[in-house]
Amino acid sequence: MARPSIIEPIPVPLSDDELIARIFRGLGDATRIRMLRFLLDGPRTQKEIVAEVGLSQGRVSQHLSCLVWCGYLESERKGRAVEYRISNVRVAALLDLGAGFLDATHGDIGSCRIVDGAGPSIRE
Amino acid sequence: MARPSIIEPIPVPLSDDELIARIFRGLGDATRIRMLRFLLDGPRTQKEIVAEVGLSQGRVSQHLSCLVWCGYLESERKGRAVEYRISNVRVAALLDLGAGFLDATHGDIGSCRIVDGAGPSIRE
DNA sequence: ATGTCATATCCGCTAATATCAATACGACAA
DNA sequence: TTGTCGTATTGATATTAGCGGATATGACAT
Repeated sequence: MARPSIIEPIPVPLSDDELIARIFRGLGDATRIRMLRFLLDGPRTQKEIVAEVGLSQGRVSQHLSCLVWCGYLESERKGRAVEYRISNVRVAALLDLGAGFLDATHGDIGSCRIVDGAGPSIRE
Repeated sequence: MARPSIIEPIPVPLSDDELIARIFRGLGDATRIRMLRFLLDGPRTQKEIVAEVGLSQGRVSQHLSCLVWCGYLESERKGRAVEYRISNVRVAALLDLGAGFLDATHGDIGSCRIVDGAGPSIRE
């Protein structure tokens, strides 16, 4: 399947810093991380992914579009369904590095406000 | 120097997915990427970093606090100044992987809305 | 053609977070 | 102690991006 059409290419020149930041921002959401880790086990249809993560179908579709567009996933139509799969080994490498970092920082990142704000960014 | 006091540890249990996402979210900002890449050349004081990135001093201080707290940087008081430096080799590894990903995706990420929104997230 | 399943898109809302300006704080010098 | 430099924090504001729900679209079966 081609890339989702919600996204139109925008001819705005972005700095290398901005582009690299976007690479990481694509991974900066717990839902997307969960999806990616789920898909490390093998390809799944959107419906299966919706069941796994428990969010609304529309929201899951958006997240998946993002992940495909950003190069983390590939998608392929299979009849009415669309199957998603990890696009390449770099994805697993990134996730591993992230997890390694997590260990090294003893979870302190859990209390970082990243960055500002009037109060803690973590509320219950 | 100890960790910046703007941040208080918050005893909220976070999922692994959330924690890993935060690792990447810490890298998901062009300013922080720019700072990290600048510091790959060697330690610098906050004043030098402010001059490099061109943002307000307060904002730079916040970004640096985030980067320290999240484990990307270490800081040390040197008289009135505070020197920042890359904390470990994983940082460079992550930045390299991100850059590699950028090449592999041909910059398409520049036009991803990540994720939703009423319009393009990139405006001039 | 019509109905149904699976996915994509849009709308309104809210929370998160980037930013500057202003101000407070800490270390050192005179 | 007083002044200054460098850094940390707060306040106000704007943008970004997450979310569910409603609706549109595409594929396939009847």
